[in-house]
Amino acid sequence: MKEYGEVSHLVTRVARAHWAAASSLLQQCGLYPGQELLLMRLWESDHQSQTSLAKALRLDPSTVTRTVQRLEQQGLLTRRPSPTDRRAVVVSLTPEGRELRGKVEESWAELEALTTKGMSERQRTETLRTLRRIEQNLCAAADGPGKQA
Amino acid sequence: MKEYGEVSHLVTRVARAHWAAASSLLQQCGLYPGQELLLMRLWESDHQSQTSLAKALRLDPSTVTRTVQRLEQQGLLTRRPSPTDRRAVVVSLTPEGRELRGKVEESWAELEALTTKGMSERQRTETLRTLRRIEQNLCAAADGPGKQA
DNA sequence: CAGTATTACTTGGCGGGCCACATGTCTACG
DNA sequence: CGTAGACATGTGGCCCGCCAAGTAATACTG
Repeated sequence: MKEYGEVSHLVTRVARAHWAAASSLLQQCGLYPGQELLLMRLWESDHQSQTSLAKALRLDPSTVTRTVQRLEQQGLLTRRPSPTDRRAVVVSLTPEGRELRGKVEESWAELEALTTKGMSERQRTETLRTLRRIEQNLCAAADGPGKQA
Repeated sequence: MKEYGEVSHLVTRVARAHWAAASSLLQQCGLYPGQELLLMRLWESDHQSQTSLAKALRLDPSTVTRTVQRLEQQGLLTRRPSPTDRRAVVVSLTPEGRELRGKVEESWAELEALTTKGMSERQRTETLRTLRRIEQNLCAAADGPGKQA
């Protein structure tokens, strides 16, 4: 074998290429990759705390704080103190944020089409299985290094 | 279908998980993900210009500049003006940089093992094919939007 | 040989992510 | 009731990557 870590190398390259593609497509929505994921969570269920967003997206809370701040500056969402928990912040969509949904979903559809271009339905399913497998492998090591049954 | 862009979502998550895993493993070498790729190029062939590194790694030249600066500060490589082209800089490994190779290869082997854990040789090959396919799809769109045959 | 591209590299700016640390709030327990 | 420990956020610091703009040097052309 001429190379070490072939899969890892590819994962790295695919990640960057995918990011670049997302970046380019999302530009039309005025977003950067990552921001749309947060918005998607809100479209799925509005009025969430940053913590729940962080958990859903598996992101560091500080990352959510900053992304939310930026989206707020763009007028896509609002941050209000939670009435029941004065530590927490409730993140809610603004009309603008809600309106962006269509555009973003279009961009993501394009991104998906681009990513899976030329794949048969069977190949696509196989791809999903493969990626899930890798994700599980990596998360298993990160989350429970030997723990839980 | 309950989700849009399933493959894209997975690519994103896999990318972050893989980055995190690499980060953790590379910590033993005192490196951050990305830096090891540059060193690998040098181990493969020392004394390169930043431009050739950037091309090989498909990175923005400015990214290479900064990564090289950091690796230089760590004493892993040196930057000397090229004798033949006064614009260019020749990046060369220091003994420390060369010595690090073993450790990094170990870490990458671990990373690869982690990523492909539990896969049969056949599955691994299939995974490589899938990832290459995605990479090509994405790069084709980025590089030549309709150009070259 | 002068003049205009081209190329190599820097720096500044912007984002995504992460970690560590500080702050204000619950919550649970004695 | 009071206090220790868990929790939700915010900040500063770092790194990776990108883009845009700027500088210096080389290559190409008339």
